[in-house]
Amino acid sequence: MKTTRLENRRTNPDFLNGVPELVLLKLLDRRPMHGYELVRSIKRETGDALAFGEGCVYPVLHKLESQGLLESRATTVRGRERYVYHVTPSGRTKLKRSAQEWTEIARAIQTLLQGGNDDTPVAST
Amino acid sequence: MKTTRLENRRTNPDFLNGVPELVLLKLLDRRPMHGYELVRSIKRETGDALAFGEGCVYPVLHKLESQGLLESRATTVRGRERYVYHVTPSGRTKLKRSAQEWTEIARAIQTLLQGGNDDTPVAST
DNA sequence: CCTTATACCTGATAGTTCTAGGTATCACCA
DNA sequence: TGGTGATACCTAGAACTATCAGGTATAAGG
Repeated sequence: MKTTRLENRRTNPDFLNGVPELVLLKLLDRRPMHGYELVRSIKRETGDALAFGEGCVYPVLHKLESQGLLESRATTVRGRERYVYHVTPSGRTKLKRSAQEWTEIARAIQTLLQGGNDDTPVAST
Repeated sequence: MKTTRLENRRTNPDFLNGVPELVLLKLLDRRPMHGYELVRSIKRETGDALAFGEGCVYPVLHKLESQGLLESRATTVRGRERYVYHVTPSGRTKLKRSAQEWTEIARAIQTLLQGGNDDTPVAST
């Protein structure tokens, strides 16, 4: 349970990894869903750019719930159990922060990638 | 050595993780550098948005060299050894492909994040 | 001579994601 | 009645990354 403070982090946040977490939070913030539905939703909504399997989605759901960022309601539809997850207030806070950090990092990388070979006279050592 | 074909991949590429690899290739494509210089360069050029330590950079450099994507030249400056890395032609090819995939994924995520709560009537099962 | 900065490197650990399984219910069809 | 496929959930094990925390060695400055 790393204390992820923006100020005193000396390392990169989890955003190079934590993309599934971010995506789940965002999709569930749009509308509550159950796990199986999420798996298909991710593929559909990203045009197959992202495809997280069940083995990725379910553990993340459980982790987020245990952290109080998600809550689930068990419903039984046609004999099948469904756990419909929705974002809690603190989950929404987390989502906002995460989305912002992701955007920041993505922009930094994008800027790097777009810059051609530079001839900026860097006073190297 | 997974065969990372765009067509028949059923999973996500390494880009959720392989950011250091991408960044190193890009920076070295701009101008050859040695490892220690890279570490500082990443922080500086991304405005501290990214900060990969030596423990991350050196292994990646070695991996990329062993894959023929980088080559190094040993030089001795003021008694200190330096291994200056530069990108090979196949490294440049890899860089282009990687950068493109990253952009694609980043755009997909960004689109997700920007979309507000949607009311699209999804004919849910 | 001792500390700091440069420059390189690695081992152990922690964390994430993927693969590949597993269970159970229902709908459909023969 | 029995089989198959879709739905819906779950987990263990493996693989991979990146970090942390160390290590070596040279040169410069006090």
